Amino acid sequence: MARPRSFDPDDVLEIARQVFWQKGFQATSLDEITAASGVAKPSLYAAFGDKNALFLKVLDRYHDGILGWAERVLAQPGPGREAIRQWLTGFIPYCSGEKGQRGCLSINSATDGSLDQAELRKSIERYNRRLEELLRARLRADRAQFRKGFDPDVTAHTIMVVHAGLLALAHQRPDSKRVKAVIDQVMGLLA
Amino acid sequence: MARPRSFDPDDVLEIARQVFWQKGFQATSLDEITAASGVAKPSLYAAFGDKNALFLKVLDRYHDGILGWAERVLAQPGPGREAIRQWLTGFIPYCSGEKGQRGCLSINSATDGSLDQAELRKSIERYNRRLEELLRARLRADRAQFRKGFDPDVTAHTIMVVHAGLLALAHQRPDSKRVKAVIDQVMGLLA
DNA sequence: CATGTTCTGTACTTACTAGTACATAACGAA
DNA sequence: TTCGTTATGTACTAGTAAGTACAGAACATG
Repeated sequence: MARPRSFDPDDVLEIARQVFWQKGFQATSLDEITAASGVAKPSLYAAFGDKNALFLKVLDRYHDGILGWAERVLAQPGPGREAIRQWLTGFIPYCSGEKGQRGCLSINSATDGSLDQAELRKSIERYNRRLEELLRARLRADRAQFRKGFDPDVTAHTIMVVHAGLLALAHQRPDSKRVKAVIDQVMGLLA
Repeated sequence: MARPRSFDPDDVLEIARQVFWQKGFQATSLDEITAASGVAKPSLYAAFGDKNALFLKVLDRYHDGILGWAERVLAQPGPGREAIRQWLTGFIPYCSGEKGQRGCLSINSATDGSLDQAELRKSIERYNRRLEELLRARLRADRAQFRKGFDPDVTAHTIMVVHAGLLALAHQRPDSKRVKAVIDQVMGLLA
């Protein structure tokens, strides 16, 4: 029919994610994405729309990756307590050391003053809601394993807060031991 | 000796703080600060240095305000548990509702890819260290009020994480009741 | 091979913004 | 009043980045 695309859109989204994650939305120019991906601007515009739309696609892809992983970890058999601990522990590499410096793409972009706030907030809110639902569902299902009066809904939200806090402080590249100590202490709420 | 300044530098820093906090560092142009403050660019440069330096002064002023308040609240007599609860509770207006949308200037700026990272990180790190020291000092002093095996150092850090998490999620303008519920639950770690 | 269609790359336009040159205004001192 | 000094405001420079026009390339189909 016509000339085929010379690149895989998903590859480009992956590369764009790395650049956006490292430098932030505003500080990343489309020329940098072109340089990193080898795809020229008109092709980017044709495939993804403008810079905002491209970023939202990158962000949704990022969210989907984390959600997919959370679904797998939180669905595992055994005590819910251990599933949640494993989920939190899995973030340690992203919350500490050199890799932690970039923080969380989702949290970072929430502060970006030049993104289209309406669409962005919807995307982030959907992500957070889904994540919290996964936690809540597991805590409710395993309710019997916890102490009397245990509130799965509040606890799910508290875990979300701790999770966000660890990623927000990740920019300081804390020692992974400190991150682990916090997780261990917070796990005390699940008893 | 010479022509006196026609503005109070501290007033300008206060106005600049509002603008930076609302829009973020990159998305705020010096022209906007000029418009908001009535002070022209050459005067801003003469008084504060370039945009980075101006922002760092604004940020340090922001930090000092929060630290001063924390010192007062955390120094109050009575059980340490209540001092810390009051400190956390004091953040609720900044973590919820309309006002919460802007989040925390310090956390927001940590993700800004065009700020001078070296100086910025130093400033934020100093702030976080000082804040955590205040918490830790109070928890250590009131150690006897807590259960056996209570670890004031880890707990201070956990509270910092929760605090950062609440402010990171503030952009979604959560209901203040949810914020309060999280604080109440986390206070369970102080027993 | 011809044709219609869609993609690609170069080069451009447009807009914005950090930072500054320069002429002038406002002060204190003599 | 005059002079030296420092602040102010206008107007400019220079650089960067988002978005696009357009000519040509690469495919499928007939």
